[in-house]
Amino acid sequence: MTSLSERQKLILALVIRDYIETAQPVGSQRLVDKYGLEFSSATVRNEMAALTDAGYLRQPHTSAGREPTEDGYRYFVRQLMGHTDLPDTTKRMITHQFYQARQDIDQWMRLAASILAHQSQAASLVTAPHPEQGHFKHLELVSTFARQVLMVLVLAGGEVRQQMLVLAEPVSQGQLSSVADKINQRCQGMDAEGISALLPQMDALGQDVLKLTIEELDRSSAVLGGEVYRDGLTNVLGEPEFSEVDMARRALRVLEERSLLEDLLSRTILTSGIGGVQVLIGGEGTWEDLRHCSMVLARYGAPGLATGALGVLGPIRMAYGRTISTVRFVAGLLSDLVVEMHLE
Amino acid sequence: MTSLSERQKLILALVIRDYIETAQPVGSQRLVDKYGLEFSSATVRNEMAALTDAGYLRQPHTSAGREPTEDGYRYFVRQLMGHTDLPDTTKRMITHQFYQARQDIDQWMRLAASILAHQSQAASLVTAPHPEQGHFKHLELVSTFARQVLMVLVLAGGEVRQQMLVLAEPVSQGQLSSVADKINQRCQGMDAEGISALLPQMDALGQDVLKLTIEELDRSSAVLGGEVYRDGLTNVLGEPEFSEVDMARRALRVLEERSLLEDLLSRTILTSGIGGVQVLIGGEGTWEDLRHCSMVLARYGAPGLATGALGVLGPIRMAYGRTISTVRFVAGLLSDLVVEMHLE
DNA sequence: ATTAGCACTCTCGTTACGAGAGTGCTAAAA
DNA sequence: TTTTAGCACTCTCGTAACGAGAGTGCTAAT
Repeated sequence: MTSLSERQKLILALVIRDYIETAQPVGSQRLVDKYGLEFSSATVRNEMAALTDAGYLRQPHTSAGREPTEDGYRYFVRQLMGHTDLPDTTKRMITHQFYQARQDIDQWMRLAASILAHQSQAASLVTAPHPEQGHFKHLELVSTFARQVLMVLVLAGGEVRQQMLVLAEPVSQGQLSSVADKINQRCQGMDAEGISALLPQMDALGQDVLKLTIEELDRSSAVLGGEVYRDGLTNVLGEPEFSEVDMARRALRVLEERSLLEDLLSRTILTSGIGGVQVLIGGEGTWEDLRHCSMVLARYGAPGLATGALGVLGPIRMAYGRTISTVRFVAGLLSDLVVEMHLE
Repeated sequence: MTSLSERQKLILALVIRDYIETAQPVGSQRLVDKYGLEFSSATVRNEMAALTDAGYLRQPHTSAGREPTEDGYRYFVRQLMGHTDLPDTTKRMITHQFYQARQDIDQWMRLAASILAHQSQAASLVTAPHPEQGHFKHLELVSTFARQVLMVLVLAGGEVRQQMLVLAEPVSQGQLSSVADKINQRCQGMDAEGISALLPQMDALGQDVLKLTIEELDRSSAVLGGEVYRDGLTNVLGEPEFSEVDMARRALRVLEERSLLEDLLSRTILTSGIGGVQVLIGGEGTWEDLRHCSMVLARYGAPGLATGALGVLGPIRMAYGRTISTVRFVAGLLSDLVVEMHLE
């Protein structure tokens, strides 16, 4: 398990590069021809045998070419790939799209998902930013019909929640406004705990409203509080590894089902800091459904204010360089937007 | 092209029923055995030949069993199937889930999509209800940072829109509130046109706000203004007709891409009234991507107030009875909810 | 340490073939 | 006139056989 020679690293990198491109096992002769190597195919074969022993390559069958193992990809991503970055023109184009969009969280999220999917030609997901601990900013009560009241709650950071409230008896819009005013004055910037302490000071109506508010603030601190945005689910269906539909189904189910996604995110990206990009290759032995997939995940936002997650799901045979750069860049962009929104 | 005899109708119905169940071409002998028919397989063969001539059945190859053509399905759905309805227990279960959910449009939409997907074992979509013509109900301006203002707009019906507004120079929260108050008093219940007429009466800030408001009201009258909720996309991948991944990809792309969906909805369901269920079989010669799919669509809501669309996408070989009943029932349920929300 | 040479292995596309399922037609039965 | 039994015919599908092609691993020479 000694470390690899430079030539072995070169060959490993070339095999992975070629395999990512063609999805075909790559043979020694082909490698020499295509990349104009200085040494012969026999040498390559020897090195390949060594790389196979080391667990980085595999033969689908005796006497086919080699393809990378999951460990091979991991080694590549961590040791060989180096730090890649998007070309400046691409960066500018993406930034431009963001600033051209309407100034609206929903639009931004949708755009982020779309850009990730498009750049990586894979499936993407983005979760809306939510505060680790929700803070009250503003509340509005709008009478709709008789005893029904629409409550609109604005959290610090601009997230808006709406909730229906059914009263015991009809209340005029005037009364509602005065209750809302009182709450707006007293609860400015508070979290759920602080608001709980104010409960006794309020009348019955006020208490009802505050209880709902507290419930919403608590909800926002859940792992996967907000909306999940997805895009490019069909990109991934084109890849040959998903020609076995069952693979595709299991992979897409992870993105579709909230419970699976929650498990995935809580055990990976949410345990890491902002800014780092995590690469999950082949389910990492933990997620059976992702055995034939890789995910590139990152957390964005500002700790203490609000954070969200974003990522890409594709076949293991994925263009990691480009994907990682894109995820990193978009995460940075969204982080900036979150900070801007939270300035106050 | 004379009309079918009773026996032909019976045989057509049985062929379709069996084919829906097994996805295999069905032969004459098999039909007689399985359903205990009174007449012999030779008779069935004769009738099948007639049905084939009439265009309702087809042979995948000479001397395989028969399978329904698209026209066959259409005849079945329109003439043979009769009016089916969900069992009462199922209806109660669904209703229960709705009233147990939080009173929140978002939750309801998600639930509707989930129920459709689950009941039909296919992919579902639901669009949020939006007014054909948006009406102003309430506006709130919240100062966030220096010149940035969060505008929250509540439409009649409870739909909430948020929008960011960047001012030329800083304005205090007090001033913002007084502008909002003024607008709330004057614009109650108005549509975009009415509000435009008020523009000259306002100061610069007021005009900016109203312009944005008008823009939002207009947006809500677009065909596909609101959010689209999807569920069960992976259900459909299990069906044998989608083992050819390319079929699956093209079908799912229709649900995924807003532009395709918009085209589809605007040319089908939006041209029909509330309550009716439309069945699109095999793309109806218009949508190439849907050649191997069927969709069951309905519009829900209250004309003049707000409407939305919902539907199911599955293989042509779909359990139409159950699916149609489910779509009809859920559409009714959502219509009721829309009406309740709009009472005022 | 590298490489030319070669025997060996395994996949994949093609072809051949028989079993099985189902049809269409004809002639007999109802 | 309608239904049905009987039968020859057709087409698919799974299996086996086979050769071409690609690639390997090993040995011996450089």
